[in-house]
Amino acid sequence: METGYGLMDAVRERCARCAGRSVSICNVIDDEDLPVLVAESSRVTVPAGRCFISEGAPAHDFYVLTGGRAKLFSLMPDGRRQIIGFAELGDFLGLASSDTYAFTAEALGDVTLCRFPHSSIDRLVERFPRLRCRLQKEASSELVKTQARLMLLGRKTARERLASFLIEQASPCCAHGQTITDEHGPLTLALPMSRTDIADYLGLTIETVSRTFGLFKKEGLISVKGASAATLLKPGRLNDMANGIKRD
Amino acid sequence: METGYGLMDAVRERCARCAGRSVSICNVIDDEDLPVLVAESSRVTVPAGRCFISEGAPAHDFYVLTGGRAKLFSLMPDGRRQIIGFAELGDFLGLASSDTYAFTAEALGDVTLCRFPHSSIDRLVERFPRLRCRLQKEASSELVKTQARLMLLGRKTARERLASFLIEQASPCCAHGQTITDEHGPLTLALPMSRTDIADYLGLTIETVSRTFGLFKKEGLISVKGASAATLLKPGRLNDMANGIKRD
DNA sequence: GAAATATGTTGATTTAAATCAAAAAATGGA
DNA sequence: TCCATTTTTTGATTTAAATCAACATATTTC
Repeated sequence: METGYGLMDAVRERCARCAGRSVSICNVIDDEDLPVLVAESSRVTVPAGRCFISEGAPAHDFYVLTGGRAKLFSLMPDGRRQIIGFAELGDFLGLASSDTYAFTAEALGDVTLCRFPHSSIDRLVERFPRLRCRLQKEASSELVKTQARLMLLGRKTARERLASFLIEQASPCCAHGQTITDEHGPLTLALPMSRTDIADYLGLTIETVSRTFGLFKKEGLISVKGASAATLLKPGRLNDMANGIKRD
Repeated sequence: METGYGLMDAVRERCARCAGRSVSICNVIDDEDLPVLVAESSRVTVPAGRCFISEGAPAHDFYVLTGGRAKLFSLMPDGRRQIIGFAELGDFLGLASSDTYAFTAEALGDVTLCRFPHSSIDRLVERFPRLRCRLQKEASSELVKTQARLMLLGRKTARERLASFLIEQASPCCAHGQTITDEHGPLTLALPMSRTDIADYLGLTIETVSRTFGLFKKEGLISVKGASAATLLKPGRLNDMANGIKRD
C-alpha cells in the first residue's frame, strides 16, 4: 500500500501520531524536535495480565502509557494487596525515590507504552529544560492525587469510597476541574478492572464492593450493564456522597 | 556583644547557619550563592497551634521547615480529619497541582520556616538549574512515601499501623535505608503529637491507638514515659510487624 | 453448545475497630 | 500547691465491614 513515506519516516512519525502526545509529558516538546524523542524512546506492547514494572526490582526505565490501562499495586508478604492507582493514557510511570520500583504495574487489557531509560530522560531534560519542569508538575500532581486517597482510605465509609471511585472514573471524560452535578448525567463509564481490583483500590473486600454496587442500583444512583460498565444516573448526588456532603 | 559582623552580615548568614541547610532543597546551592537564597526568601516563625498553610487557599508560597515540627491534614465537611503527614527539619511544603493548597499545615510546637514566593522559586530555578532537579526528587520521594501510606491505611491492622508509625518516627534518627533490627534498640523517641493526631494519621480512633500502645507495653515491645515519649525495646520485632512479617 | 472454570452476587455470622461512657493522668493557670 | 481543664486510659457495647458459605452469572475451553 502506498503511504507516501518509508519505514524510517513511519518510525519518526511514532510520536507525532501517538495518542498520548497532547496529554503526556511529551506535550512540552515541539513537533520539530520529535525525532529526538523517537530516538531516545522505544515502543513496548504488553499483553493483558503481564507485569511491566515489578515492585522492588531495579528501576532502569520510565514509561509513558500510550494505550490501554494498567493497575499499579503493592503487596504484603501474606498476599494482602493495595492498588495504588489505575494508569491511563498519558500517565508517566516509574518515578522512584530509591533505585528500585515502589510498585508493580500490570496491564489491565493490552497496553502500549513508550519506554525511556533513565539515561535518555537525563539527555532529554538536558536538551529540553522545560521537560524537567513538566516532570516536576507530573510528580506534584500525582502527589496531590495520592494525598486525596489517604482521606479516602483513612476516613471514608464504603459508600463514600465507591462513590469517590465512580466519580474519579467519570472525571477524565467529563469534568475539567469543574464540579460534577446531576445535570452532567447520565454518564456511562467502562470499568475494565475486576471487582477484586476495585476492592483492593478502595481498601475493601469484593463482597462489600458488590453489596455497595447493589445498594446504589437499588437507590437509583447508578445502573449497571454486566459487571464492567456502569451508568451514573445521579452524578451530582454521587459526587456529594464522595465528598461527605449530606443532602436532605 | 561583639559578634564580628553587623546586621546585614547576620542576615546574609541566615542560610549558612540554618539547621535545614544540608537536608533541605537548599543543599544544591553552593555556599557562595547563599546571598541569593537569602534575598529570595524570608524567615517566618509560627507559634504552636497556628496554621501557616490552609487547605483550599490560594497557593502563593513554598516553605522549607527549618525548626520544630508541623502536622499536615485535610478535613471533610463533618469534621473527619486525615493527617497527611508530619513535617520535620528540611521538609519542602506547598507543592500543589492546582492554584490552591491541598492541605492545612499547623505548627505542632513553635516552628520556624523559610518562605519562598512562587516567583522566587521561579527565579532561583532559572539561576540554579540543579534546583529544579532537586525539587523533582523531593516531589518523587514524597510521592513514594505517600504511596506506602496507602497500604497502611487500606490494608494494615491497627497493630501494624502503630508499629509502622513507631518505626517511621524512629527512622530519621537511626536507619539510613538499612533495615531496623532488635540490635538497634532500645530506641527512645519523642512523640510531640497528641493521641488524636496519631489516630488521625493512622486512620484509627484515639481509643484504639491508646489500647494498642497498652498492648505493646504489656508485650514488652515498648516502654512509655508520659504520653509523649516512647522507647522501642524490640525495634526489629516492631519493624517486622509493621511490614506484616509473622515471627514464630 | 455443554462442561469447566472463573468471577460476581447474596445471605448468615463473626470480628476488629468504632462508639459510648467513666475513670485516671497529665497539664496549666491562679 | 491546688483546682479546673484537657488529654489519655480503660471498660462495656455496638456496628460497619470482614469472613464464611452458597449460589448465580459470565467466560473459557473443548
